[in-house]
Amino acid sequence: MTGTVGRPLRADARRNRDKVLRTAYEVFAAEGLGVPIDEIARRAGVGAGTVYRHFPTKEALYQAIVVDRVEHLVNTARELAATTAPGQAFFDFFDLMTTAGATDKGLVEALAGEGFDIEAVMPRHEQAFMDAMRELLERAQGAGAVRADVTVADVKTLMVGCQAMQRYGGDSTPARVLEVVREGLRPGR
Amino acid sequence: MTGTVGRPLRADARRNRDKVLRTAYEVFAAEGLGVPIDEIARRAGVGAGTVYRHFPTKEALYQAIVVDRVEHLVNTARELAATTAPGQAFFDFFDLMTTAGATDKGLVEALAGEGFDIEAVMPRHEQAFMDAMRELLERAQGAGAVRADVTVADVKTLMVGCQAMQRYGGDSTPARVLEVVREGLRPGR
DNA sequence: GGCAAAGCGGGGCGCACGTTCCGTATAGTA
DNA sequence: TACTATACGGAACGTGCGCCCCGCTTTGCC
Repeated sequence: MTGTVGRPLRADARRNRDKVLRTAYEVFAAEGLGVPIDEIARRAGVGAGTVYRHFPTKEALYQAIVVDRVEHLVNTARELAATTAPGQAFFDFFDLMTTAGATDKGLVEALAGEGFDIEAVMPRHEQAFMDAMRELLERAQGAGAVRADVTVADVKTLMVGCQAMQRYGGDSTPARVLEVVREGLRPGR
Repeated sequence: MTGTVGRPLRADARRNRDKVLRTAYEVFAAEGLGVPIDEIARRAGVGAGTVYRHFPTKEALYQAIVVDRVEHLVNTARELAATTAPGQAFFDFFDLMTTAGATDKGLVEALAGEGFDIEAVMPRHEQAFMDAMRELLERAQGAGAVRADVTVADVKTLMVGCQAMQRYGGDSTPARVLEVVREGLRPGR
């Protein structure tokens, strides 16, 4: 995934890299991309220098995380497309994505382009993601479970919006709010 | 509006205050709350010190702007409630709010709590806003134009989400995306 | 066990930004 | 016009954070 292999890492190096990655994942998910590197290093029990040895820049760190996360999502989408009824598969994935928004602040910020430009940095993954979603969408539309006029881009935008709703929350009922959007995606009366 | 009167400002002070306020409004709307004070001062053609004399803190500056904006919105909501058919009034206001999201990045960030906590800082305005929206919503629900089970808080959350969609955009068609949400707000088939 | 090579930690540098200070300029008044 | 309260501008300060450097430790091989 991270491409460059070079030479196998020393045991302690590998351990530290993993600790940093795991910690960063949790921290970014919980508090967003704004958390300082020093803080992540501290929580991972390593020095800041160690973080920078493994990830040349802060951006590289959360890229590694987001790429991983997106790959997961793409796989899930493909599985759903292969194993589940069209409408069901589409809406299951939709829920999955919006739920991710409630849980993973870092991912939301990344998807919304707050921290970096996904398409510029990992066009392949962005592409794979869109393709997987296209398949789900077109199957669902073919089965009459989703209005025929929405595009993949529309769906992605709706997902980002729903993630914002989840995260923003307020006094509203998440389930009902999402229900409204899902209802809107169904074919007209 | 800003309450404290004290003693009338000197002519040049009044002029500068206005310049700062106007500039800040434009800059925050276009680029969000992250723009440095020095930059706003520069564009307004004043020194940073001048900004701080009129607004003791950066937060105070965009509070002044957001309060103003929210008051406008509340007035509009009341007018719509008084002059327009229930369903029409509700959806007109909904469009207005989401459009505001496309135009005014600062407002969105403020509403989403990025820059500060609205409810803590201007509970009166927040309250007025919710009340005005409640009136629109209940009228629309009474007329059968909106599903009966959504609450004001739900609507507010949906608005924030739609603003995010507008701003995030991507390759999607804004009109269609909003259409989906509006459709979801209508009573079930 | 000894010895490079690889890796570690955390102090420090540079920069950006919010905020303050103060010497200078200007409006308003007599 | 002279005088003073008021306001101005921008240099300067403190803080937070990304990132680099370098003396010390650990690992893995002989």
